[in-house]
Amino acid sequence: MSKTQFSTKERILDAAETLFAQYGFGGTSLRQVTSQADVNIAAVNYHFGSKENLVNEVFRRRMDEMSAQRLSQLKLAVGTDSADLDAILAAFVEPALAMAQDRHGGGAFIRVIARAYAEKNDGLRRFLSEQYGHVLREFAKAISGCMPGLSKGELYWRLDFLAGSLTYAMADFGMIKRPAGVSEVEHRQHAAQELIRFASAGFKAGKIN
Amino acid sequence: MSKTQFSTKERILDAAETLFAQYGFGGTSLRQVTSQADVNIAAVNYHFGSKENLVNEVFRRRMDEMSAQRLSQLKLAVGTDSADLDAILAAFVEPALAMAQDRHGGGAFIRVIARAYAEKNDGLRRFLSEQYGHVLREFAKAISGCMPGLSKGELYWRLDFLAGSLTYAMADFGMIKRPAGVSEVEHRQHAAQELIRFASAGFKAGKIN
DNA sequence: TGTAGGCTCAAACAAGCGTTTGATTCATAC
DNA sequence: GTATGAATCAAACGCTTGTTTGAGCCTACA
Repeated sequence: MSKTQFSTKERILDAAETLFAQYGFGGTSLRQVTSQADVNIAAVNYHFGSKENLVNEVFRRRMDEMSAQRLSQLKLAVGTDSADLDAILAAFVEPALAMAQDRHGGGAFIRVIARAYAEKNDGLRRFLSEQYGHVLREFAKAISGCMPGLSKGELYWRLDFLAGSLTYAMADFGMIKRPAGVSEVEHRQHAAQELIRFASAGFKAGKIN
Repeated sequence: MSKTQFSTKERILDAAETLFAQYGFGGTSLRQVTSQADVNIAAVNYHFGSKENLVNEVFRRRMDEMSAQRLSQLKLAVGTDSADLDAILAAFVEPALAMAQDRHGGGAFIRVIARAYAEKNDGLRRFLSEQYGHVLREFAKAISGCMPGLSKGELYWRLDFLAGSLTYAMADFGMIKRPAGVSEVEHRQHAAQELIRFASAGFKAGKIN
């Protein structure tokens, strides 16, 4: 069934992503992964070399796509008119949202990101910063362009707050629980919309009020 | 030296807090803890019963104090005049700040909190929610009182965003790195001030603009 | 048909984990 | 001075971890 439809490598990646999201990297054993993937334990080291490499591959698979989407949406937002902050924020938030509500395991990945920040994996954090830091820098430039009065310090602090809020909200930390009658998709869409309003006002603090 | 000045129990708690912040709960072994505390490995189970109990005690020791400070500062903020949002936010943010810059390991604790949210420890999250959920509810009530137009949904979303930003920023995730010439105390004070401005504007989104 | 080589498998490896044991130290109280 | 009980200790417990092994399967090409 699923065993014939997807390769061993893919099945391992899917299982790892789900379990990492649920129990963390250190908290997930390779035996859990291979058992859920219905695969022999030795397959991980055969296909990925080590657990650490598996973690990196889980990241690369999703993160490349999300970063590309963020950057292309950003280009659109900056290209059309000179300075719509909300559009820039949407370019940052919505690919995360889209990933979260993607079928086939994307939802788990958002929580994996949250974990990556929390587990001071160091190796992993350096990997993330080196590999995807330029994305954040692009957004900083764009926001700076549409809010000329904002000092560099303020800009970077607020980007950190945005990233924190996004991570926190998307990972279902916090007190907000999805109401019974609302689908997960609607719930996340609502979250993104609320976050953009909140952050947009936050970025403008001191400029308008 | 320190071995005579502090009890075995205290030394274990201090070492555990520091190491939990650095490597996470699962990522820290009791042998690391007892080695750093300069204590026999059996002392943990003698004084705390189990590793899980140790984790809970690390939390309780700091969290009780922080919650008490938050609530007392909130009482002051609400008592003086009817509706200063910034003062309420400060009552939420500053005890975390104070804890973070407390000598004797408090700084590590902020990162421990961040980890607690990220590691879906479930047992720990339930413990936190049951034990300290009322604090958040008090703040929700206070903010609601000073912003009558805010819907319950908006209110709780924004509280989540605030908590996310605070956790993220205080834990030194994110891109902001403390500049060389700035002390850690100044750095965190600056962070708190920036966060209050950002969140205050965020909470007012749609009300003033 | 024969033979490579990619892949999977059960089994074992050393190392590290949280926890327990039973002896020993040491201050306090009779 | 001796008995009591809390505190500490080295050592070992059973178990799980990531990783490795070597034999076997199974497809593909000659």
